Order: sequence, then C-alpha cells, then structure tokens
Amino acid sequence: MARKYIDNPNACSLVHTMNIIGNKWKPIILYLLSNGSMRFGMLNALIPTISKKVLTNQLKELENDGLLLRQSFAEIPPRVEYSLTEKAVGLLPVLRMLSDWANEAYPKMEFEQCRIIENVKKPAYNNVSYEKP
Amino acid sequence: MARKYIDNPNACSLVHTMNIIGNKWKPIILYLLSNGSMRFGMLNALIPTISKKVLTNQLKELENDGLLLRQSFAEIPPRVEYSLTEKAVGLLPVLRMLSDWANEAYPKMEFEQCRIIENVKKPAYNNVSYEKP
DNA sequence: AATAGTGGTAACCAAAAAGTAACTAATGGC
DNA sequence: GCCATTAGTTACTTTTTGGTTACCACTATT
Repeated sequence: MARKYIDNPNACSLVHTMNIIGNKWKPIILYLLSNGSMRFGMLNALIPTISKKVLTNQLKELENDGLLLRQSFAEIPPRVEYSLTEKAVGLLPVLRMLSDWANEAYPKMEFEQCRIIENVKKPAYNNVSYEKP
Repeated sequence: MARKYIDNPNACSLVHTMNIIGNKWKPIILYLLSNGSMRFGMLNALIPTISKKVLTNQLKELENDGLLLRQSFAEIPPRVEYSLTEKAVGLLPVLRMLSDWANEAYPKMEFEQCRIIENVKKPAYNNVSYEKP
C-alpha cells in the first residue's frame, strides 16, 4: 500500500481562501454588500451581534485582501461606503454554493433565507428586529 | 431610497456552513480524506503544525456535524480510520471552487499544489518534509 | 524487564479574538 | 449653549482557541 503525504499544507490556495473569508462574519458582510454599496452604520445595524470594533477590523482585513472598496466622503457627520471589488464578485457564486450545500445537507434545520427586506421606513439601524440569542 | 435590512443573519445556511468548515484545519482534513480513509496518526503527520489535541477536537466536531465517519478497530495498538460521509463528498466540488477562486484572484501568490505524493517508503509520519514557517 | 507503537485524555498555560464602555471631531438644528 | 449624528479609536476585560507535556491501555518485540 502506497503511503501518502501532503507537501506544505499551509501554503495551498484552499487554506488561503479560508484565511480570507473563513470566519464568522466575513461571508455575511460580503453577502450584504452583494446588493450594492453600504455604509458602515448600516452594516453594523444589519449584523446586530457584531461589535463596532470587530466590524471595523473585519472591513479592514477584507479591504487589505482586495475584496472591499472603501470610499470615505468628506462630510459632517462622516460617511463611508463599502462595496465589493471584482475579486469579491467572483466569489459570490461560490458563497451561493456553500449556502446551497447546507440547505441540502441539513434539510431539517430550515434556515432563514437571509432575506433582504426593502422599504423599511425608519433607518434600519434604529429598527432592527433581530435579538441576541 | 429604500432601506434594507437582513432578518436574523445568524440563522442562514451560509453562516451554518462557515460554522462547520470555516476554520484553519477542517478544509485541510476534508481535502486529505477526499482520497480515501485515513488513520488518526497519518492525519496528524500530514498536518504537522496541528497538535493532537486540536486534531482530535476537529475530527470530533466534523463527526458530530455528519461529515466524517469514525471506525475504531479492536486491535492492539489501536487503529481508527476516518472517512468522508456522503454529505462531505457533496462539499468537495465547492471546496475545489474556493481553491480555484484563490488561484485566480491572487495569481501572484503561486500557491503550492497541496499535492499528494505517493509511494513514500517510510511511514509518512516519520518522514514529513514540511517545516514550520 | 524495558521499550515501542497507537489513539487518545487531563491539566495547565499562552495567545488570539471578541466584547464593553467611554471618547473624539466637526457641524446642524433647537 | 447643548445635543445628536457618524465612523471610528482606545483601553480594558472576557472568552475562545490553541499549544505543551505527561499519562494511559494493551500487546509485541527486544
């Protein structure tokens, strides 16, 4: 029987991808931005369980990895818009597949649709229905 | 302008998938097992930078999530074989896409191929060429 | 009689990640 | 003059994760 081993497992592209998006928040951020650019405060409101510090940090990392574009407007109060780069857009179908896989593999879990709800009258960040688990 | 918000972001299937495989070691483990079943010691040797405790833990979690089958043989010294379940096999093409994406998005990084090398004469776990970064 | 081999576990410690609360700058509205 | 607003930052604490070492059971080999 042939023995097998993998050469330098930590330098492969799958590991790299996981280092970039394989955590709790980043897929959500990418998903939210797939519908267009969004401000910091809106992202913060749409992911109520994230803290500002961590969100800032995740956004910075995504920007450094070339997945996010950050546009800061010289206004008072400040406005900063985040949007996906081409790289990130190329990742969207794969994220979709990951999502589809879970729906198939764990049919009993009946996941929420992660749906985007339009036309909220009040600013979303004052009006979020989600509650901490 | 329509405001948007996402309802209960933490319960969606993408987040679930990331909870299951979105970390440092699990994609590597799944990748290694994609060629067939493997013993604990072999996995430990093929991922030299992982500690036994963490590997044990990751394998348990993957088993609990239905991605791995654990077969323990009543021999001395003990033998335990890990293999992919159907669920996990369904995930392999998606892992492949994640890997392909990184190769395209970061062409300058020239990742290692994560190649499996056959016909090593000595047991791989005494003969691993990989060195800690 | 001692040692090697396997697949772990337990106790303990270090490092990384995440959460909390308070604070900032600059302006508009009351 | 005071408060609200936005996108953070800073200092500090807590939680989570990962790593280290020693140990076990059981047998075959030396």
